[in-house]
Amino acid sequence: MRKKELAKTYNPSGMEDQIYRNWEEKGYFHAKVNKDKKPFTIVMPPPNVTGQLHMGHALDNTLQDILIRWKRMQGYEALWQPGTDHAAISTEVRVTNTLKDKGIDKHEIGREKFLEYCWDWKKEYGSRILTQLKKLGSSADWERERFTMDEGCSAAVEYVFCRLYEKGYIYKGNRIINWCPKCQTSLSDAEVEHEDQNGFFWHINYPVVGEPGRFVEIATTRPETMLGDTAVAVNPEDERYTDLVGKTLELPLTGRQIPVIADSYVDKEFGTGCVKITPAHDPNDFEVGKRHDLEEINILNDDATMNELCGKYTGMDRYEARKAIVADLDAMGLLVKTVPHTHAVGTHDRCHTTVEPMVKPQWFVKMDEMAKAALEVVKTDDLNFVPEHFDKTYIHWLENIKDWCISRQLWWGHRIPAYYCDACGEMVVRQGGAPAVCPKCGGTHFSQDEDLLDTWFSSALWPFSTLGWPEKTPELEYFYPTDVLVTGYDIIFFWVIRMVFSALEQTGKSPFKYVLIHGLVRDDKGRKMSKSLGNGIDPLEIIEKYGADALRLTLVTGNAPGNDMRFYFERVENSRNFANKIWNATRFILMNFDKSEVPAEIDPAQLTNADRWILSKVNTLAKEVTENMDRFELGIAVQKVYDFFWDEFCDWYIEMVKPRLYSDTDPTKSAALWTLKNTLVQALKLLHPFMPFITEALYQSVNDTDDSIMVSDWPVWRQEWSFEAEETEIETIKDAVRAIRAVRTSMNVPPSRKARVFVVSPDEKIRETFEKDRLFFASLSSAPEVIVRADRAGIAEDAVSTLIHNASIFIPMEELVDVAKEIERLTKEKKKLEGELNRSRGMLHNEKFLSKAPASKVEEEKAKLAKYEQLMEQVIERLGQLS
RNA sequence: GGGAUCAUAGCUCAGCUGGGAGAGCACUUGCCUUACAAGCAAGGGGUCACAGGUUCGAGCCCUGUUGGUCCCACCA
Repeated sequence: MRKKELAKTYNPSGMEDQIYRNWEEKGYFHAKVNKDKKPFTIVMPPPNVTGQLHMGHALDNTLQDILIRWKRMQGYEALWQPGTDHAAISTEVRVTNTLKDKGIDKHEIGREKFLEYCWDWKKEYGSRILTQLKKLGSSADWERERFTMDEGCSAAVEYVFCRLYEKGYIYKGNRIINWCPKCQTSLSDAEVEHEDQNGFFWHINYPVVGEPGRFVEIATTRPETMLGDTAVAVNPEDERYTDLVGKTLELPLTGRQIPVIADSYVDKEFGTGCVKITPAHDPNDFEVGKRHDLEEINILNDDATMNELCGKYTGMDRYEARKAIVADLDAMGLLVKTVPHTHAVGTHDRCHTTVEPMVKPQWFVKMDEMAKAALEVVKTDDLNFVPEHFDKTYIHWLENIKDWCISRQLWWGHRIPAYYCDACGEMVVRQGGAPAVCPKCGGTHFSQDEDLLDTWFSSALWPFSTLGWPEKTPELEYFYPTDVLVTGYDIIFFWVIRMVFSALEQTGKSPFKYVLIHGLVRDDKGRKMSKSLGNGIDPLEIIEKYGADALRLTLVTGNAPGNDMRFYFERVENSRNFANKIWNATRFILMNFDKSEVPAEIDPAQLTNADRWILSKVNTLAKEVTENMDRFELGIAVQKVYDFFWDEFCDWYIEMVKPRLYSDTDPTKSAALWTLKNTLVQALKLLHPFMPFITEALYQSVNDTDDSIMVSDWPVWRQEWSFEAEETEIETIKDAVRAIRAVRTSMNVPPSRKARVFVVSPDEKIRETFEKDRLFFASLSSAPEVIVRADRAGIAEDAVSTLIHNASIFIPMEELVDVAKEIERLTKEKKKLEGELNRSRGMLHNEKFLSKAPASKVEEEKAKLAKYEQLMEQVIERLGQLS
């Protein structure tokens, strides 16, 4: 009785959890410093603590798990470092809303109390997503789970902040930033999305002071900001306005007087060529204002209502004020015209509220120096994008990078380690809390900066902070820098770039050698999966219904790195069908193992050509799969395993060996059993990174063991298992069989009928193969006459007569052939061969090809040509006979 | 405005450095053959977007055109 019995049908539910528990108990996921092995490290992009597993996670983590499992089998000490991100704004919004539902207002309860609620939330939901990742089969080292706000990561954040501050790379400044009026916080440029909105161009006349009746016509999309205008600018080279420069205008509705200035920023061709300058509410105007030393007049409150400087408009919402101001200008006769106009408006990527450029005191990271280092490293082998072209996106962003606004007006996250003396206001930036004594006035009471750090500031340190940095831990020493980072292209700017420059600055090394970029998982119509569309597909439901293996296979098959993919249920079904296929193939093999003893070793001399063929095939497969995985072509790699398993192994080899297995006297029976087992185990291993659960179940059954496939050795190509001659031979026979079947089908021969077939082959070896592998020809008289026998796959049940394509086999049985059809077929065949001959002759007459191509290729081509010529002769002869 | 990327079978997509057009699904036909009908076998279907060029040879390289997608960007 075997230890591991297989159920009659493949049923993933239940089985997967049990297998996963076993792996976890055995500690297979845990990686430790081991000087005898080479390390291989992947750091998991930390999902948000508030997150729920979606298809993006499923894809991202499947790819990582494949790489980790593969490297682990290859003998590396493979660490997959997991954890979660506190996701400042995202979590804060979530918790705020939950509280609101309970009638609790965040501002009423205050910062401390609010944070308590956040931590409660984290405790309750923080590990939910990690549990979900386990359902997927993720073999991360859960013992090393980290959180961006845990002690170590927080210490790293403070350390980096202070270091950068001391170096002058972090500064506090009063600059224009993106402000979300709904979330009431500043945002980095990366968090702002631009979307086209339909609006208007309002042309407004500003009266020239001292010249009654003269006006300057400006055009604006945001008339309400005119209350904050402090100049009007024209291009210095615009002849139309040269005399205006230096004059003074009266700003309508306010009566304020503002100058006309000249600045090359103004495009002469656009609008009226005169631009109102509002330094406090437009990034460009801000720059112009700096150049011309203009006053910055803030006219907005934090919630984007008009502030107390706005006279009768005070308290109005920005859009309300816009309407009112336009109406008033119109009444005053200063509105020249209104022109429809679409323009890009910045919105907050989380809440889609239109952001408001505002001047506020914020903290910034100076980017120029660090960007330079990050640009350099991508030119070296220390940092590579897969696919390569994403380095262009990376470079383009870095070359145009602006200083990074890192302060946020939120509560949940890392607070800025800056302290202000209550007595004199002196600022001290330091680690480990407020100083005891003010260095300036000796005061002893301090208040910490109210602001938080951008959530990406801490995730930028993730590849090394999780390994204990800035302490010099053995883990850091051993596992860092990491090998691969797997992430979507949508996150290059937010995260990848910031990790690279942070790592270079802090550790002097690129944080990872490869960045494997994947695309988005879209719905079956090609749309992004989103909550608002309600078109999201829950990976957990798929796992429940089809199994994690099927989901994983679906996500990785037929998808090239960096490309988006569409999610089809039909494809999941196909994956599930494949799982069922290998399940049943294994069941079949086990049935035969139960009937006869499988030899532990085999004398190679006992192997038939079919055995050698499949062993050689799986040997080659190991090489091809490994090569493709080395190039991160996981889709191609798994496709090759799939094709091998289903087509070569199941549809051909297993069918071929059946006569040998069913015989009690066949001397090659044990060779067949041995080959079945050996090939199956190899294939299961190659498939394991992609479909971990089912391969584990089958592996343990076939080997009748509790040993796990996940710690078995990855197959490697070996010369001694490469049988080229047998490979071509069996391929020839497959062609022959296919041709026989085709003719049989075309002649509509009933399956029950048996007949004789005569095989004429000049090639003795092929006759021999037919004889040894009695799949198609069970009872064999001496060549050239053989009897074909029916078998269960419906192979060659009848006598047919055909010239077999691509093979030197000739089966004359004219009486069974429809002559007209045969002539038609042969004519087609002849045309095809002519093409082949031309191609082949062309190549062999080409000097470049002859001199440059490897000798083996030339030989191969010569052999092909000879074969084509021979076939051509036969076709012509046969055609002659028939007509 | 700048950049990236794509165009291959009815649909969704593979096709590595140029050397005999592929998969899944769908479709047609025949099979419930004792591993599997979630299966087996046979088949139909493609001037590889268009126009040039390089080459003995181009789906692949070069130039241009058309059409789509995405990213970045301050044109008020």
